[in-house]
Amino acid sequence: MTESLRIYVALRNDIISCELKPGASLSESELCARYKASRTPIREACRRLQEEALLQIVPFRGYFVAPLTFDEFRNLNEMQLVLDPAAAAMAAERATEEQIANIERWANYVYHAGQKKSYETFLEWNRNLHVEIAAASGNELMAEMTSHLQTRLIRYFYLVISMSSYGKELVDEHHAIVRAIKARRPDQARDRATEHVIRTIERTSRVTIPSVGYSRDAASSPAGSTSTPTPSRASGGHRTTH
Amino acid sequence: MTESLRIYVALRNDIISCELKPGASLSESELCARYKASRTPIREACRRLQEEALLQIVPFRGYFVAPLTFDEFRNLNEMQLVLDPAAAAMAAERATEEQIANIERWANYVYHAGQKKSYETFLEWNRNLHVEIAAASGNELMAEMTSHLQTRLIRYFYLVISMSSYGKELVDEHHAIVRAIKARRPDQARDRATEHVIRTIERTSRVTIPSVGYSRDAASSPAGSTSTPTPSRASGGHRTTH
DNA sequence: TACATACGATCTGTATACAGGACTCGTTCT
DNA sequence: AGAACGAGTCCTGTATACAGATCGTATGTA
Repeated sequence: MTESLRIYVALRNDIISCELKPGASLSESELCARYKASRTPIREACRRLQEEALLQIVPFRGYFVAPLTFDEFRNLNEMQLVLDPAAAAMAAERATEEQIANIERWANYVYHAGQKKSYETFLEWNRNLHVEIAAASGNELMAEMTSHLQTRLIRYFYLVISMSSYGKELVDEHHAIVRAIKARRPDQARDRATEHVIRTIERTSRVTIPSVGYSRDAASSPAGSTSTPTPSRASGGHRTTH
Repeated sequence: MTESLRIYVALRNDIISCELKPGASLSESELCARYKASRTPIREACRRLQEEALLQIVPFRGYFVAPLTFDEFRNLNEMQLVLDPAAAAMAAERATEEQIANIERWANYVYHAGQKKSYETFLEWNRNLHVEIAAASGNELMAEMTSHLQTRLIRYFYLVISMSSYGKELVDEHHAIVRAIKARRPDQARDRATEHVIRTIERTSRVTIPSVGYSRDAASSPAGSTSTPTPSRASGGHRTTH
């Protein structure tokens, strides 16, 4: 599984960091060349990324980096509004001292406005903070779901690159959540988390979004490549078998 | 993808219905014989089931039907307590008339006490009800997560087969949720859903659990097969990359 | 007899060959 | 000229061959 895992990690990273543009079309042979591997592990990695909704696979047609849509962004935020407060409350009750120490560590990053690299590192720390809190809830599923959510969310933030002016208050909100957890006050942690998510939504809804591979409703996805057939969102989607 | 999909569905069904016992060891060649297929699509289906936590894959060692543990059951219930009320509230606000009609349909199953087949059908309807409500929340992710949760939960119920005496009140609780959604009262829907989950937890915690492949803490999983090496829960688990 | 080691069988991970479907582009008919 | 049709090419899905790893067993030694 080592080869397949290597590709999975590499490809995943390229997608999350938007190195591979949302909506871009990929082929197995391209990926084989890019990651110097055979088709089998490539396919395995891609299937896994499809499960995480980072990649869309259309049978007999090809692979597409999952497009970013307002719809998805809204849904992700909404779920964060459901999960994060619950996780914070649970963490306030159950987090070990070690976990609290980790949480504090991730919350203490301050980034330097205007520096792209610093911004990207901040995004990773932000992600880790949220995941660590979820892990401290003592519920593995909560950790998994939050991790999944943050992975999908981070792509949107990578695209923005203009949160500079909000850095301070964002960090303050993080600290407020951490304080509540450390003080073992579940209700307060829940409230601070709710507040934080809501404000983040407000902040991101104000910024202008560069139209790089950003499609308004799963429609249109040029991304440079010649003739990019846009798969319908439905085809590769989730399976809610009734 | 047709062959791979066929196997995925079949294997998934066999695992969910506990036809393949929790903890059981499988090998690719076994699966090839069982589902009359080649290794490639078999592997693909298995990877997908691993993502759903229904199968554990230990590199170079083999496949194992995910064991049932008290830990996982508790975690699943806890997440249901987070998701279901939120989904019900959202559904009360956004469900279309058609969705409400579907929800009502799934809620109206009454099963005949003592009949195993009827019980199993009831479980499916129960699952569909919860998933349909989540879908009516208007949030795809909510639907996906709930579907995932219900899939993992249903295995535990399949193992119990003794909810006979609780059938009536369970159905009543379902109706209460549906009524609140239909009446477009989010808060009430949330409360009824919360109540329902809590009572379900109480009910299931009272029943005696047959020790068929049921391991108390991911330890020991005989399940008949000779020499079943028990993989550690950590190995195939989630990836919370920090 | 108990333990350590080395060999062999078996199985998974990877690479590659084969088969069938989808898109492209040129031709032909209206 | 424009549209419909069809052959060719490319690509994905599937089957199978090859390589490396793990586990069980047998053998030798203390």
